[in-house]
Amino acid sequence: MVFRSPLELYPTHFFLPNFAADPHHRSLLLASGGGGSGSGSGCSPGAGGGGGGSSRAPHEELSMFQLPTLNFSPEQVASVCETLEETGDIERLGRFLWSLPVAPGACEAINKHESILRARAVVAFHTGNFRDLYHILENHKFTKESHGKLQAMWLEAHYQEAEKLRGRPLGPVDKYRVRKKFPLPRTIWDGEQKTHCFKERTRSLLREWYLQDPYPNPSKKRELAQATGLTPTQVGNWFKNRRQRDRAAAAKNRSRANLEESSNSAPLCCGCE
DNA sequence: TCTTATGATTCAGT
DNA sequence: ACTGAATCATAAGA
Repeated sequence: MVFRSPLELYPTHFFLPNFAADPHHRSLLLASGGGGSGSGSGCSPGAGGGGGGSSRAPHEELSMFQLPTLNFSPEQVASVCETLEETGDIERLGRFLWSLPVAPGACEAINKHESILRARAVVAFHTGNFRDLYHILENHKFTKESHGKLQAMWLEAHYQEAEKLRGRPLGPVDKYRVRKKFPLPRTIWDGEQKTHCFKERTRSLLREWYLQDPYPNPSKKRELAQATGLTPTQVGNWFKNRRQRDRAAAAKNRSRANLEESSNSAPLCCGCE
């Protein structure tokens, strides 16, 4: 993958000088691995190249947007990415990423770092660059710690695209369809399915106990949890849902009975009058 | 695509 | 802490 030049999209005053001028991040860079060669060198085009920036030859100036970060090891870049991502300053993170080298070798070194890849995904998401986002997520294996955030971005990006396509907000079912259409890539998902339905044996056991007592006390719940292999919370949820749905069904039956009664009695009344 | 069933979550009331 | 009500999420069938 090739990084585009920042010149394509960003005005020059958005570039790294801005980043380097911030003493907080300068110290951050220095603290991130020790190779920063003093006072923010490598961040600022004017002072790049590890010291004697002011005496640079004209041809060196041409590559000022690529040269600076070459002074950073991939570990240092990763560290900066992590910090910027944590602080939530995605715009600055984006500017920082735009300044990274475009040489194939450098890209390879950089793409080895999960925090850099994650940062690129975050920036792609926030700038609406969903193609880039999908490409990053689909083509790099991420660790479990990143899964939650990346999954949320994957889904949200697809929701936004679907919403734009339809021209109306998505309901829960619409979102469910989007998720089915664009399943999470295995690079950001361990493949574990959430159980939708308990086993039939478990459910029949729950039903039996429910008929005896729809309000089990905590010790009964624990006992039932043990017998079914569920957690006490799941047992509690099951009973709660069961009661709720029984009440709803009963209410529905009542209203239907009322309706039938009134429709049966209506002709009589009409006949009387 | 809509509907239904079912498990989980959230929130307010007690 | 527990409950009911409302709602969300997921899966499967019509």
